[in-house]
Amino acid sequence: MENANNENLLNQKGLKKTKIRLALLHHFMQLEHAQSYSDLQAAFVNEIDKSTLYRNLISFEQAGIIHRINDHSGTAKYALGAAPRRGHEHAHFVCENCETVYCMEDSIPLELKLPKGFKTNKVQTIVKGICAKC
Amino acid sequence: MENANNENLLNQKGLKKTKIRLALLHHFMQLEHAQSYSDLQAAFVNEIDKSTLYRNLISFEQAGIIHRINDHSGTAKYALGAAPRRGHEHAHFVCENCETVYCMEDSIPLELKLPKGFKTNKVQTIVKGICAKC
DNA sequence: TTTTTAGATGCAACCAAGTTGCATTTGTAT
DNA sequence: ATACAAATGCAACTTGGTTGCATCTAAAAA
Repeated sequence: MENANNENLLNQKGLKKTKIRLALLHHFMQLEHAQSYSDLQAAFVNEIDKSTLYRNLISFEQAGIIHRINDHSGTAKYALGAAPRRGHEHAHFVCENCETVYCMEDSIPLELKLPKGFKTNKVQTIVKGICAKC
Repeated sequence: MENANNENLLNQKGLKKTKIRLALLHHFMQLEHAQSYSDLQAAFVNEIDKSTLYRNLISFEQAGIIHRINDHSGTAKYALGAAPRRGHEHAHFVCENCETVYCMEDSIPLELKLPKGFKTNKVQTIVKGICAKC
């Protein structure tokens, strides 16, 4: 049943439903927090090629299935859900202990004073601290 | 006179005042916005070795002369000034047109609702938009 | 001023993240 | 069943950044 949902999702987005994509999507569905490339590579050892994985992350991101998070670690992470739109940005929480990245659901009420001539387009916030599990 | 200031700064921080460090410091002093490694490499072509430049960026950062900025481009940038302390974080503005990174002086008044068990330590904000020059 | 030495530099080799070109395979429409 | 576009795997490459080691230099001690 959820399998059917996955397939529909890929269809809707105009993506071919390959074994790899279904596995990847299923994997994301099961996880509550963001995954780095190396997390994913580890989860699919010798199952998915490097370039295939990167290309699928790009496809999924463009399709709005996942969004890319930059948590200041230097490497990107990915989590389920489309990229937040203007006014609906959500913060990302990075645990300083276990390095897990969570998406915070509440949108951030943000008022920023910018110098003259600067126009805000989007606001991205990283919160660092200790998560509930640590 | 400003040269003397630079030398004093390096002395104060316990760093030897080498030609390279003085040049690098002078360079940062002249700039109003953040520099990536490749910006700096380009500014000092064949003058500073890769590892020397990276090591000096680390030294300067540890000494509180510059601070590192992650603007979600995937590569670090550096700007004059110590890293902001808790409660005094400043936002960084990234121009979507020219990619220039600016430090916004005002500290951000930030109230975040986090789920139970999560403890905030620091907040880092990137604002994307169009800068005054573009 | 010369000597000493800790720290700074340059070089080469290395690692990880991410990208690209190309031949092959697979999903899907006909 | 076939044909085409899109997806995959492989290898080679680029870029950002780090490390070990020999050499050099700033600055303190003699």
